[in-house]
Amino acid sequence: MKFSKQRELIYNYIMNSCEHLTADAIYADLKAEHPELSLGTVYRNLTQLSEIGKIKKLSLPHQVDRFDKNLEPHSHLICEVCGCVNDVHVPHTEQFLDDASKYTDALITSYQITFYGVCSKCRKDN
Amino acid sequence: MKFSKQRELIYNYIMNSCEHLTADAIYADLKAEHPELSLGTVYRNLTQLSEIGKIKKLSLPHQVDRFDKNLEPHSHLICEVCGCVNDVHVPHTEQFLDDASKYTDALITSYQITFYGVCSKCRKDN
DNA sequence: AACAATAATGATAATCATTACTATTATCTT
DNA sequence: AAGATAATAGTAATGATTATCATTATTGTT
Repeated sequence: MKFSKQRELIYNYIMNSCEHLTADAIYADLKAEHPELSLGTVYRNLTQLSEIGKIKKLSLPHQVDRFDKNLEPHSHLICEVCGCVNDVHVPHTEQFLDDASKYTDALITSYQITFYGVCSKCRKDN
Repeated sequence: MKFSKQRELIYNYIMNSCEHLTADAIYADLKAEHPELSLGTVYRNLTQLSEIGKIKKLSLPHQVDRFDKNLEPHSHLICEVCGCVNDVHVPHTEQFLDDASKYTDALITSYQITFYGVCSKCRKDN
């Protein structure tokens, strides 16, 4: 993999953001400063960065893909009011995997928990 | 909502199947016997049937929507070998919601757990 | 520093699941 | 049977993402 200033740009942008950004949001924001930037380049680099483990691709049900700088295993909550995605640091334990394995003949290697509800910001605004 | 023989057809097809069917699979199969059937009709009816609670729409990350006759709350396992989706009847408890709520300021109202691994069929074929 | 090898880019087209549109047809109500 | 309305088939549109490809940038080598 060769260095590219676009990749650097995209990576830094994610690292300096606190949100779970979509490819399109990253593109729109960077495009302002770098009009030559292409959406395909954003997608390509996000995929590459997640493949080498520098960021994490976040695929939630019925959601556009998001990208996370937080590499720790954790869960997410989708706010049903504003649509935002928040981290929920429920401890991801071996125990949970073992427990779940009791209920199936399949071999479980990983899991993803998606929570739905109302984010703390929307709770306050009420 | 008016009766329609197409909706009846689609509903019965799901009820007589054991799999987690996609709209396209349902369409392809029914099309053979009912060449006039339209894919749009299949989608429309699947959505309607899930809206009135007769079936459940299953949205898993990076998966085409599937439709489930099983209305009980339960989880799913995606087989990373054959791609199939299996039920995993991990008990969905209030306790789990309460536990998870400790780790966030958000109000959690529901959750979805997706397991990844190897289905029992693929385990045997090894 | 020039050069060749190759990876990355921007622009655009293609894909795929799903939804929207619309004229026609089926169902329901009286 | 007639009018009202919901559903249909067929097709077009949408939106996120990936693929294509000619051009440009980066790198390792003389």
